[in-house]
Order: sequence, then structure tokens, then C-alpha cells
Amino acid sequence: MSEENNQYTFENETYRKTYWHTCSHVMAQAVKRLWPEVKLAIGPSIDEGWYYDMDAPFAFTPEHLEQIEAEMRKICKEKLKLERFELPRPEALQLMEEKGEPFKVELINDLPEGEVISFYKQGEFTDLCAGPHLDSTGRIKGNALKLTACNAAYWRGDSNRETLQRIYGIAFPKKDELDAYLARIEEAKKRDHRRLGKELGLFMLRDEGPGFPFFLPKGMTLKNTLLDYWRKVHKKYGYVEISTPIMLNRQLWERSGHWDHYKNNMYTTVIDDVDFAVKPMNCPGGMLVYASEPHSYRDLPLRVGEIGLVHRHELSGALHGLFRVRCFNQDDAHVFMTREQMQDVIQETVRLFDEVYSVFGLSYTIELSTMPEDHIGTVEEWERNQDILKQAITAMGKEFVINEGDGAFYGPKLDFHLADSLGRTWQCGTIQLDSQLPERFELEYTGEDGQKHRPVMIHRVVLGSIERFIGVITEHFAGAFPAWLAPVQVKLLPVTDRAAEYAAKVSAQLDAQGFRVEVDSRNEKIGKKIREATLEKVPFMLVVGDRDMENGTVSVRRRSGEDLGAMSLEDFAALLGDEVKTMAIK
RNA sequence: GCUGAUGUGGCUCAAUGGCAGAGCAUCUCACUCGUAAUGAGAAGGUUGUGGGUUCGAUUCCCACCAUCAGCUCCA
Repeated sequence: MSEENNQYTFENETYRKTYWHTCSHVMAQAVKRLWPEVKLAIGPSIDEGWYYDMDAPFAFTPEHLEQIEAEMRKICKEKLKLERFELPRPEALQLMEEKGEPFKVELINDLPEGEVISFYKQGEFTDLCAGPHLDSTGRIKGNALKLTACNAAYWRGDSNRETLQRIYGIAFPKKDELDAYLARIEEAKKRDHRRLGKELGLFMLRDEGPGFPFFLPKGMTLKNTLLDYWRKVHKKYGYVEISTPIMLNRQLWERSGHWDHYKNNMYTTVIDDVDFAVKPMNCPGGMLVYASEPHSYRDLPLRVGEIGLVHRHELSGALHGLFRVRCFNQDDAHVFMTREQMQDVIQETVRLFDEVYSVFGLSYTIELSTMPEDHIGTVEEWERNQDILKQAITAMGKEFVINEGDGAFYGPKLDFHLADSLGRTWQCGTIQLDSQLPERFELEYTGEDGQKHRPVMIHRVVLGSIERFIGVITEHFAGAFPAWLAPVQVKLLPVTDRAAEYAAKVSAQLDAQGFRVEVDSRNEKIGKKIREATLEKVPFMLVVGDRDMENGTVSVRRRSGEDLGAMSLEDFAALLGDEVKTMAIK
């Protein structure tokens, strides 16, 4: 995906960003020409294009955007020079007040003392801006720019402040690059897991349960196959598996801290006059399991996995297909260990992540999230744990970026972000270091010295949410899952009714060998059956007709269209078995 | 939750202040066919829900629900 993102002929990123930034000024100028009453906020360049936030007394429509585009083209043709100038604070404030730009006035007021206050002027339009910019609006190719969307955004990202309108745009030095970009966006939409999920019969969402996905037979097969793999790979890494209740009483959630720190997102109910909450996380249940019997240092690290169904009340506007739901399965695990084992355990976990993600061909970026405002535990403890996470991945030669203040309330974490087909990243894996919950639940182990000690733990998920991960790989593979994952691996296509019985026999034989097989016994032409099986993205089609019956063969076709010709069923089973094995764990 | 848009048979989409239409899918019949759509016929809709305006609302207005784009949030 990243290759596709780098098709631009812009010389380099700095130039690209400068180009887009100047576009945002041209757009603001166009808007002010058309509707002088519109107030300007901020208009930066972004990874793909630019936006400008504005406050208008009316809502921008697609027609407005076309008008703005037309005016932008005019401004490009006018070849206006961009001139930078600086003003002392009082004059800068006076200029923006005269122009009636309250947001700019606020920005200037918030600039630190001594900061240079610079403006860029092009024709009649002047904007507060640090720059840099192109030297002329004539540098922008007017017919290779497009305003792509208009949406809401909060002033300064604060949901308590004004809601502004954000207009997004994209531009390239050449028209055909813009076309290629727009075509890529269209192509990415075809991979949307919500669309593919419907087309392939994987899952559905209903008004009756917003954010609570239904899995259909094919999606369920996919999910179970994924979980089979998960169990195998975790067994290999020394994990055991448990299952804890979906609902536990209030006392437990108070003890874990969730009642105080997470209550707004929890579904609660009253049973026999006692408050209960549906679990938003699996850890408290896992604590109870650990605490249910004494442990020796010899048992550590103790790796306890759980495919846990959790419910979280997300804001209605945040829901998004399988990517953001209110109920999902976490491929959770808690590893209990001594302080000395922390670094090893973290590294072992990262190696497990690498193994799993590489099976799917997914790349990731790592974020280290540090202490949030709402937290438990001391600052020293947090810093110590953050350092351990840093050291562990640095020693493995991995890069990370810091996400300040975004840790869980009980500890810092490493988040693994996987990219979807639109280049959006989704947090899937996470490793959270926690010395707070063991404290709260008074977990213990007996050390070599015969004394009781407190273990530390990590909370970790690899796939994250099974649901989200299915969404990510659906887009990643564009619905064409590798054979080991495909809900249907083989589709038998009898050419005529005469071959129906033979097809059923072949199907039964493959089924007995553990392959997932379907027979298309409809009275339809072979061309139609092939077309539909291809659209269903079934990896292998076996065409069987009179010739195959006579010779005891199957005629094999891949979903790519490749015709492998007739072969014996044994040969085909070997071929399929091989393909399945190369992808999955031994 | 906020701003804007959308909501029509299972799916994709038309249309209109005056009897709601197509393609695909479904069902029936014929065809028995060798690598991306055989033909004919039938059936299928209180136009998201609830109010209102109107002689008449699927269409106009209001509220709610859901979805979409984004913002905010996201253990």
C-alpha cells in the first residue's frame, strides 16, 4: 500500500507540503472572494492534500465546493505573487481585527512572547502564516486540484468550542496524477470491509443492535479459522487458555478501578439488588483466576490467554463497520512475571506479534503511550515502566513514536498500528505493562527465598479485536483470503447434471480430508458458475464434466483465472494441502 | 455526543405532491451446455419509525432511529 502512496511526481515531501499549503491559501482566498463574511481558522497541509477550517453562516454544499474550485483556478491564472512580511504583535492584531478574523486574533494572542509573527500576502488576500509557500499562485496547476470533502471540525480540536466547517482538497502538478489519485480512492472503496462483508456474506449490522455485529456462516468460518491459528501459535509460545464471565459485580469493578475510571463506557444492570457490569475488559476476571491458588516463582512467567467477549459503550458517531464496534472479542492474555522477567517477556511478546503479522503480510508502526492525566500509581512507577518498554523494543532494533498521555489508566503501553487500504491506521496489537492491578488484587507468588512477592503483569492482544482484525484483513486481501483462511477453499462446478453425483463424491472426499468445499449443483452454464465462484473469491474451482468422470480427474482453475488443467484428485489434494500449509503455522 | 448528508423489494439504483419502476438475486418452466452472465414466465414494496401540512405525502415540514463523511473520544 505504501508504494501506491508514493506515486506523486512531486520532487520531495517538503515541496509537496509547501505546494498543498499554498493551495490552502488559494482556497481561503477564493472563499473570501465569494463570501467575505466567512471567518478563517487554520489551513495546514496534511499527508494527502490540505484542509482549511472556516466558520460560515451557511453549510457548504458540493455546489459551493465547485464554485470555490472555479475561483481557485482563476487565482492560479492570475499568477499572484506570495509575499511574506512580519509585524509586531500590536500591528498584527490590528490587521486581523480590521479584517474581521476573530480566530486569527486568538491565534496571535496565544503565540508566545517574542515569537515572529509573519503573514503571507497574495493579491488582495493576506493570511497569518509561518510559511513557507510557493512564490506565485501561478505555480499551482489549476486543472489538477480538487476539493474532496467538507466536514465538521471543532475549533482547536475542542468539543466544547465552536464547530467549524473543514474543506479538504488535493492537488497535483499534473492532471493525470489527480485522476490516478481519485481512481485509487475509488479502488480503495471497493475494498471497504463493510461492502465486502456484505458481498461475501461474512457479517451484518442491523439497526436493532448498532455496533453489535452479527457473524454469518462464512464469516464465522473465517473467525474460527483465525482462532484455530491463534490457539496454535499461542500454544507454541507457552500460553494456557481460560474463559471468565461476561458479567461481574460492582465490587470487583471498584477494586479494579474500572468503576471509577471507565464507568461511562460500561453497560450495567442490577441483579437481586446488586449492581453488575458487563465486562469492558477481561483483566479483573483474570486476576481472580490468578489469585485462586498459590503460585511459585517456578511458574513464572505465567501466560494466560482468553478470547474474551467485551462490551464498551462507544459514542454513536464513532461506530464504523467492524473497525469500531460496541461488542467484540479480544484475543487477550495476561502474563504474570517477576520484575526481573519484564524485559524478556516483552521481547518474547513482540516476537510473537512479528510472527503473527508476518503470516498476514501486515506491516505495523509502534507507539509508546505514556501516563495519562487520569491514572493510578506513582509517577516514579510510571517512568520506570515506560523505560522498560522503551529499552525492550530499542534493544530489538525497532522504532517507535511517543504518544504522550495516551496510556491506559493503570500503565504505559506499546500500541501496534496496522494500516488499512485507505492508509488509515488501526490499533490492533497492544502490550500494556501493569504493576497496579497486581497491587489492587494483592497477587502473590512465593520466591526462591520462601517469601511472598508481588508479581507484575502485562495485558496484551495481538489481533486486538477479532472483529477489527477481520475488517483489516478483509481490506488487506480485498476479500481474496489466502487458501488457509478462505471460508470456502474449493468450489466444485459440475458442467451438467450428469456430473452432479461425481461432484458430490469428490466433494465428500475433500471434506473428509478437512478441506472446506462447496458444490454448485445449480442447472446453470459452466461460465456462469465460474463467474460467480470467482466473484465469491473462492481460491480453487474444480470443473467436472463427462471427460473428468471418464478419466477420474478434476479440472482445476484458480480464482486468478489461471487454468491448471485436469489432474487426479490426489494431486489436487496435495496441491491444496501444500498451499494451506505454506501460509499457516506448522 | 457534535456538524452535514443519506434512508425506496434480499442487493444495486430509478421516479414523482395524484395507481412506486429497472437490473441482479429468489421461484417455476425449457435448455444439459467444458472455463467470467442461456431464454421465457412468476412472485416480491404500508418508500427507516412516529407525528404534522394537504382533498391527496414515498415526495413538503418536525421529532426520533440508523447509516455515511469528518470532528471529538477510543483500555
